[in-house]
Formats: sequence, C-alpha cells, structure tokens
Amino acid sequence: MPELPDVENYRRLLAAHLIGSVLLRIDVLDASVLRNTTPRHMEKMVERTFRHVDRRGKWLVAFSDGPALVLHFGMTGSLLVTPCGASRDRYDRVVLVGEHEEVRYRDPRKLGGVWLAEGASAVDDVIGPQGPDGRTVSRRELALRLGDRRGGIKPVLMDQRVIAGLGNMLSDEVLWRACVDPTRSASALDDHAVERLHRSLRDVLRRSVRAGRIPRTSSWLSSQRDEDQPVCPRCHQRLERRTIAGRTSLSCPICQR
DNA sequence: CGTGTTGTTCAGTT
DNA sequence: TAACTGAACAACAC
Repeated sequence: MPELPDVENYRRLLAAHLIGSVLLRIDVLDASVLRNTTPRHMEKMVERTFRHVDRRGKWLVAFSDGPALVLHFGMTGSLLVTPCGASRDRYDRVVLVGEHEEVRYRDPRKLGGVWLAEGASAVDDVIGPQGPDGRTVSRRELALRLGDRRGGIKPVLMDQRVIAGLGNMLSDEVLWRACVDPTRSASALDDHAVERLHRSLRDVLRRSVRAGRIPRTSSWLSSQRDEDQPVCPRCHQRLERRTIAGRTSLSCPICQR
C-alpha cells in the first residue's frame, strides 16, 4: 500500500541496511519489472557501495558510487530485509544481496518497477516533474499551487506534479481531517480552508510516517475503508462512498460540507 | 464470469 | 491548454 509513509519507511530500511555495505550480487527473478534496464545491465551495480537513499514523493532513489537504483512500488510493491538465503516468496522480483542480508523488492501485481540511472539528470528523467514533498511543503506554497489549479481538490491533491506523495487513501484522510469536501474546486478554497488542509496534511503525514503506514485505528477515516457500512469516526453518521477521479472516495457528508 | 483494488500513463474527448 | 474519462497494466480475492 505504498503512499508517502510506506515509501519513507522503505527509505529508512534501505538507509539502515544497505548504506556503506558492498552489493555482492543482484538476483533478477522477474526481468519484466526492469523498466529501462536489463538483468545484464543491472550487473553494473554489483560491487558498488550505496552512499545515500533519497525519497521523492513515492519514488525511492538509492545512490551508489556507480549508477543509482530507482524504485517505484505501484499499488502492491514493498521492500523487505531478510537474512541471506532465506526462502523466497513467489512475488520477490529483484533481490539485492549484501554480505549478511538481502533486500527484496517484492511486487505481486508488478505495477511498480526498477530503473537504473547514471547521473542526477537521468534520475530526474526517470521520475519526471514532481511538486514539493507533501511532508515539507509550506502553507504558502500549498496555497499558491492549489490556487493555480482548476480541478477538484481531491484529484489535485493526488496529482504528483502539484504535491508529491499523496495517493487515494491519504488524500481522503487529509480532506476528512480538514473538513473539506473532496469535490470542491481547489482554487476556490479560502485561506481558512487552505490552512486547515495544510495542518491536516502535516499531521496525517507525520503520524503515518511514524507508524510506517496509514494507521487504521479508530480515530482515522481509513479505519472505515473496508466496512460495509462505514461510519464517520468524528460525528458517527454514515460516510459517503463515491467515485472521484476514477477512484473510490470516502468522505463524511456532515463534516465535509 | 463478473467486480474491485492503495498507482501511473496514455488516448481520446470536452 | 487544462482537465476529465476510461482503459490498460497484472494478479488476486470474493
């Protein structure tokens, strides 16, 4: 379920387990997740040492003393660390083998992928235009960027060119906490609504990053995501489920007017 | 055999 | 131009 908090967690995983150690081997178990490279080309990473791991929105970039490894997780991708030689999962697609541990890129549905980039501008080319990170964007910049857009606030929040890192669930959570209707026009929000959105964005991301994912505890909208009869954790009225921008949206018709 | 799913991209349309 | 819609990608659960 990779949105910004999950990817930030993967970044920390890589930083803790990969940085400073030499990559002994790369096992490409399914070459179809390689997007701009080949198993053979990936061999360039072997015997390289990772120096730094960067997260840009939902993208992860592992810089080494050679090429950079660029990862995206799609809807079902994940990263995990195991001891070397532990039994493999059928959805492990690429395994980075270090001296003592393996880092596995796992993705059942393969909507994510792995890229190789030589140089900073190659990294930018892979990732494409991205707005400021949702975790650090200032209220002023948020206001400016929302004011520029003509669409509805929810699709705008999910647009990575506007703010990087938010997906469907986080957007719902942020809008619910800020008491903003997802169908309202982004540019029509007044200063007070933008301020609520900004505070909500920061709170939701800070807490989610701390938890490593969006919490599903009872005070979060996401706790109701899979319920047949979802109820607002704040006012206890029935939540509304509808399709916005092609995705299932959950909101409270009472709180988010 | 339908439907739905946390992301992104593209073609076609408004 | 900007923005919207639906389909596609792949795999599985129900």
